[in-house]
Amino acid sequence: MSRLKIVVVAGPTASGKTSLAVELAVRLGGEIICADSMQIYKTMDIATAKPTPEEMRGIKHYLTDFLDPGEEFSVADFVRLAKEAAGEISSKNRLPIICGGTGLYIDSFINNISFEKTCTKTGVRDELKALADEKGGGYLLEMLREFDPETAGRLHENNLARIIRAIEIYRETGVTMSEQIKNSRAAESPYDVCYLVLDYFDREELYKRIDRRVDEMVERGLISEAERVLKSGGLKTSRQAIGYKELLPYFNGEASLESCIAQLKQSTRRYAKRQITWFKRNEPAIRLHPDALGTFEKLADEAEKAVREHLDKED
RNA sequence: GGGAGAGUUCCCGAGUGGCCAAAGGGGGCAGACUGUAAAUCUGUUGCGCUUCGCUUCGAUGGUUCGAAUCCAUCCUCUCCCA
Repeated sequence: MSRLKIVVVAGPTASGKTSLAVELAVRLGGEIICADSMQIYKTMDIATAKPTPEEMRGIKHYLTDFLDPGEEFSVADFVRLAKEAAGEISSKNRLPIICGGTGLYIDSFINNISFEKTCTKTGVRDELKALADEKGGGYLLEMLREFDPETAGRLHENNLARIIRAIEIYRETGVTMSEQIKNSRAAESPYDVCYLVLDYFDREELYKRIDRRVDEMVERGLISEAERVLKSGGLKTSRQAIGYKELLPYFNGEASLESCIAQLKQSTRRYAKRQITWFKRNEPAIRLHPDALGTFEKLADEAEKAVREHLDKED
């Protein structure tokens, strides 16, 4: 059985993924699946740099702007929904193009990671958190080591979130995290992926783009959007978005707007750095260097060429 | 003009004779990542031939076995009185 050909456009924030993905969709007859943990949320438009109707140029986008900020969302949801979307797109004989910066989502999807046997949202989490506050992360880590030494061995005692999750999985399902990881990879991936990564040679150049983009966000009304979103309350996964929490000191009268905006730029740069690290590990990826290529046309040509070669190749 | 104080590594900032290449934080760099992932966490950050050597704490000179720390002069900055 031949695998479904899909394209991934990944890269750090502000690298130009959106416009490249749209251009490829236009040239190759594709539709776009957003792999972005924050663009999924409604009303969070400016801060997440969600593609505007103009930017979409009539290309259909999936998994963006559909969820209330009060809703939880997870990788598992993403993989399930992205699978559906990819199926729908290919049933129309169009090319699915995954575009986004959430590496975990992208990789889980293209590797067809199965999350079915695991759980979420249990009371165990709060209980373990309380225990950690009392006895420290090292204590929890030792607890974990008793039934899953493999996972305990690769976690640091300070990484409470991960330790708690590992214990939670076992408590709730009787399957250890290391077993679960093996199980999750059991199914073959049905995708034949052309993985494009936008990779700036010049880090400074990317950081400048980030600074510029944050300034543009402010001009477009980031502050009032932030006020609105924060006021709506009940944020879950969405509360982690960069762009609102950094402005809180300003709203609380504890810091100047300028300093908050500077902090926002900082957070965004650090985020970009983490994304760069993530995408580095995808060795089969084709790296495109926007700063070396010079113009968007050249970048798009290069990307199109890579994708066409991939599409022509027999699977 | 008189008085008080401050200058420390990329930045902030601790250090008041040896345990100081110098706490801590920030930033940078590198890394990890399986249901919070725009999150969470780790390592590293003067130079070198790296179990040792060299250069650094505004500048110069001095005291001392030994100075970021003490003294003198100078430079810069802040504050108070004029």
